[in-house]
Amino acid sequence: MRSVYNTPVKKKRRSTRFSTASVISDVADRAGVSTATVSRVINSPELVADATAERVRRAMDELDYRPNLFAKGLITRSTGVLGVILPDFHGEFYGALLQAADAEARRAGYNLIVASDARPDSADAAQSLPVHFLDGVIAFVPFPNDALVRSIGDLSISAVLIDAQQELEGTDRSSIDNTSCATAAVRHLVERTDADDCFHVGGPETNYDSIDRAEAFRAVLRERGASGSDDRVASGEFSIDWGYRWALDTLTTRTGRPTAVFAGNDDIAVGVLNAARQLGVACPDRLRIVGFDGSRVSAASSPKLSTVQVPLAEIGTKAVQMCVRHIADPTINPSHAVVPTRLAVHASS
Amino acid sequence: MRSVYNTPVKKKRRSTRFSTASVISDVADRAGVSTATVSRVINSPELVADATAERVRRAMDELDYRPNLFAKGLITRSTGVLGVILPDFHGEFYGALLQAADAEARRAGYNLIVASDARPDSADAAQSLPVHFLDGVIAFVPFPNDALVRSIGDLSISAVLIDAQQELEGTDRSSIDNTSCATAAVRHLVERTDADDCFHVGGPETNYDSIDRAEAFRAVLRERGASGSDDRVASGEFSIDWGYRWALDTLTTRTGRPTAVFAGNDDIAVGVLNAARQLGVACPDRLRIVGFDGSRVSAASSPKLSTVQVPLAEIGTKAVQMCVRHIADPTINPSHAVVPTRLAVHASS
DNA sequence: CTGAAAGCGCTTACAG
DNA sequence: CTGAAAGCGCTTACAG
Repeated sequence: MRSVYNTPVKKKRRSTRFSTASVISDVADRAGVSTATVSRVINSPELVADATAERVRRAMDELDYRPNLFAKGLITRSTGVLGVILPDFHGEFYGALLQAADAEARRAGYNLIVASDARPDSADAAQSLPVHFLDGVIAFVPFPNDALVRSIGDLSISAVLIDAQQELEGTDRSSIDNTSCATAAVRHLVERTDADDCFHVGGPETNYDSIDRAEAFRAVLRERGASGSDDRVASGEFSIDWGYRWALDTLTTRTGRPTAVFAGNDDIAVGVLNAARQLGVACPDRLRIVGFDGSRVSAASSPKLSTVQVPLAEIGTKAVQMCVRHIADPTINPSHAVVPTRLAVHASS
Repeated sequence: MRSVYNTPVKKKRRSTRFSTASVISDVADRAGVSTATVSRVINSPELVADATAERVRRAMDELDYRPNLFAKGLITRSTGVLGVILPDFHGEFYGALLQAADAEARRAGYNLIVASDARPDSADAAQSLPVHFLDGVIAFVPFPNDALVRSIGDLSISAVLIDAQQELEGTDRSSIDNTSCATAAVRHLVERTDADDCFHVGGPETNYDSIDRAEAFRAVLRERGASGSDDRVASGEFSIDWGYRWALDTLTTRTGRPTAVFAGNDDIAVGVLNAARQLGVACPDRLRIVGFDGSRVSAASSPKLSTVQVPLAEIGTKAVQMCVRHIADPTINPSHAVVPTRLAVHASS
């Protein structure tokens, strides 16, 4: 029945049904109640009489009713969805982390979605990410990425930044402890190898992890009194191929050949290992190698790779916990978790 | 100015501003136009006078206006977001695929999000997934999963099912060609190894890929006249650990020892390789091994693993293309893409 | 080229 | 315990 206040009555101007999916008024009609009551059996069942609720539930079942999350979100400003933003999907690095984050999110009553921040051009990150839908966001920022950090700030939703060097007001952060374990790894190498013959084959030059690991390498070499160490540090990418190319080049052409390599990650280390094998350079006898990450490739390599174990699952779990905590109470002070790593010495060094 | 039709005027009952974010009416006020005009400069700028549009754009800038996607989605039923549903996030298998899918989605003007279908209990999949937000969905269904398939059907959005054996009306499908290459791989093994000494160490028993690969193995053995071959087929999981345990057990305790192994995937193969090395069983001299996937661990192993290359990037790209095509024209007949694989023989066999 | 107004499908304070 | 109604922030047919 149209209210008199809505006169003059215009004719309906477009079909309002987009699909056959049923909406709340269908359920209300079928159960013989108002939409308010249907909404209540969904959101506050304790406010509804049992018999009524039962009738509504049956109607919902029969109509296969699913609330429209657009409409719901427009009111409640909440979707129950947490987002993880990755720089890209490549590699296996994020698998274990996402698995743990997903589990923790479910435990807390949220769903987790993952998106990448890889942008083709200069498009606005916040524009390109379905970030309005999120109750909270966990962003990996392993490279300087002002656009991303700024747009997360603009959104003013609960956020935790992983690996970021930037601070963002009111935002939790989580980083892995690169320095201690990189230091331990390099010390382990110089224990039995002349510091002058130790090399660092790192990842991308602008990557925060790369920077920290390279700096730890340089520091240990300085502490051992090695001569100007910067020509023993190479930057490339986190890939098997880069390690392979570096080793093929360096192991064949250099006069002062490396006898120990601290790799920026396990992939690089495996590349070095492969090249050494191909060149007949025995590992660890003539070349000792340590990787970083504790990834599955490190377990698959032979000799088994010494590496720095990064507790990916723990990082994922913690990040979700921080994010959920912040959603529940936005006033608490943001914290900065530093996740410890552990040097695991195996056969390659 | 309240319309007279809305009398009696009630007092405003709750604060309608949730945050400081500006909304379309703020922009309209500032630019001195109606919200309709603001909406038009966003969605159909050709309908707006240049000078007006310029004023509106300036107002949008100054207010840092971002359209509320809930409100927009409620009207347009479209978000520009494609979703990929994975059984879980574990492993590296999906990395290259997602990377390619993401790139293709951007190319087509969509954003890609990824979610997992791992459900703690019997919760409704469609309930637990933010699937109402999606313009299209690409779902991996490597196991029987009626709940997922049914709820995708109920949603009646453009969908492509990967690896699924189930058909779903009006839905595109994409599968890899397990049979040809599994057959080629096993034939390659029995070429120089007695069929009776060939074993298959497979993945999960209910996994569709596992089933196809095991069946191809059995078929080749039958074709070579091997005696009852089912005791040479073991099912486990797609993990290094399972391959390792199987090999440790089988290589030490069996009287008729395997001299060739067709593994369900590369991880399993690497596990077998590790166990063989540990037991002093030389590969490929005394044990020939072939994996499946062409993953990074296969490249890292030594001897380098023979494997069946699965073109992950191509699968991802194709799936997005199919999905986008179906969104653009829902009436076209669904197709079933079978992605070819390729046997790559390396040092392990 | 522009605006007034209806409508998308929900939720919830208010009033029984 | 339940319903009528306003409102969330947009889009778009209609009428200038």
